[in-house]
Amino acid sequence: MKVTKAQAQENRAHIVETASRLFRERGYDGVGVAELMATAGFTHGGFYKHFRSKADLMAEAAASGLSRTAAKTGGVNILEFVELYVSREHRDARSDGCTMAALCGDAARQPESIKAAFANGIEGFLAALNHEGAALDGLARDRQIDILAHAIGAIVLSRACPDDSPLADEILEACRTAILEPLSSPAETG
Amino acid sequence: MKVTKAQAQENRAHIVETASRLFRERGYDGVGVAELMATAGFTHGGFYKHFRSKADLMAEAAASGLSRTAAKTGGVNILEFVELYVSREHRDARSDGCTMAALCGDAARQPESIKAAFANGIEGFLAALNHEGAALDGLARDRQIDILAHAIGAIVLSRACPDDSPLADEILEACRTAILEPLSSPAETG
DNA sequence: TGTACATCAGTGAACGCGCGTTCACTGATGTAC
DNA sequence: TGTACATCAGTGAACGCGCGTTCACTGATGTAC
Repeated sequence: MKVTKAQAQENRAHIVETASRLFRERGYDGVGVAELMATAGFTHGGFYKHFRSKADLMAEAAASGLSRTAAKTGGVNILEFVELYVSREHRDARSDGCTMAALCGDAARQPESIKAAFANGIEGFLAALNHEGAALDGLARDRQIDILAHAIGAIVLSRACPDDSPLADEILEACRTAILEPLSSPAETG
Repeated sequence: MKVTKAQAQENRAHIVETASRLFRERGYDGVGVAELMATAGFTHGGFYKHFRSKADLMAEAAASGLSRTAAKTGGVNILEFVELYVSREHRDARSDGCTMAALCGDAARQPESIKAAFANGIEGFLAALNHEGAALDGLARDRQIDILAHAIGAIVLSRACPDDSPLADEILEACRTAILEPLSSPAETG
């Protein structure tokens, strides 16, 4: 049963988005093509009408997820960003959360195409938080990069602790405080 | 062919250490029981004479790797620690590097037993860097936790970028500078 | 506008393969006498 | 100390299973006339 070109394109985008969510939740190796297609509402055979391989989809899903995160946080100021990002809610909502925090460990072991998507995503993220009035606007690039890595470190380390463990929350609170502290002193924001 | 009790214990420890290295290099899903045993110098059938399951080994390898990292960095001061940890050498030597940085993303999706090993490892790491003259000695616990998460964030984000990409190095340099900066002002070390 | 045919997104069975795990077996070690 | 037997670490074939991928097929869409 063929489908209109518009519908096929829509289906493809839906598969990419489903993949992005599932990968963030369970990692690249934790999601199979068959399960992914079933979750998206299709059978697995059609997968290769849209993508050349699972690795190709992984790169595309990474790019999609990264740009989505950038879009979501593009309009907030730095205080809001840190509160949103370094939070229990973000830590506990992996499939809705930041692709960098969820998959950077996996990306490190993947082919260069996926690492390239990550690097592009990081640059896009910095750009989104760097325009007039946005979260990182006015900070030096080094400081922007540092805040991002710092916030990601808080999430990934907190997620490695048992659910509801005090340490998991301590990590978030310690990092949230430490990231915000220098930002309130004007000397740092040159 | 049976083996002396002492030899069997030694073999077991060797399997755990081999696993710890391989897991750090390629992740929990990236290493199979057969390959792991072959690398350690055995056939795969004997695995279950030592461990009840691969998951059991994963927890034990995590604990072993984490305590090894703590032991390695237990004797250095804070400046040395940051220089060693937030470095290209550490980023590029995954199988010899910190278990937290290599596997916290994987641990987040594993059973509670592995997350518990991680939380214990983090506490042990803080303790090792917290005695007289060691890296984090004299800092408040929140500051210690923050520095660890910050340093881990630098490594995991840098590793997600393509090999030899400028961004990967920028991340390390930005974080190394930012972590060290407040430590040089005495007001922070109370 | 109506008809004939090519296209191709989606289906579902099948492929080889490697996974974690089990199992009967081996033979040196450890133990009982 | 020497002999007979139990133990059990290590071997390697085999298990069922799910993986990524291929393929012949379907049938509505898109196109040519």
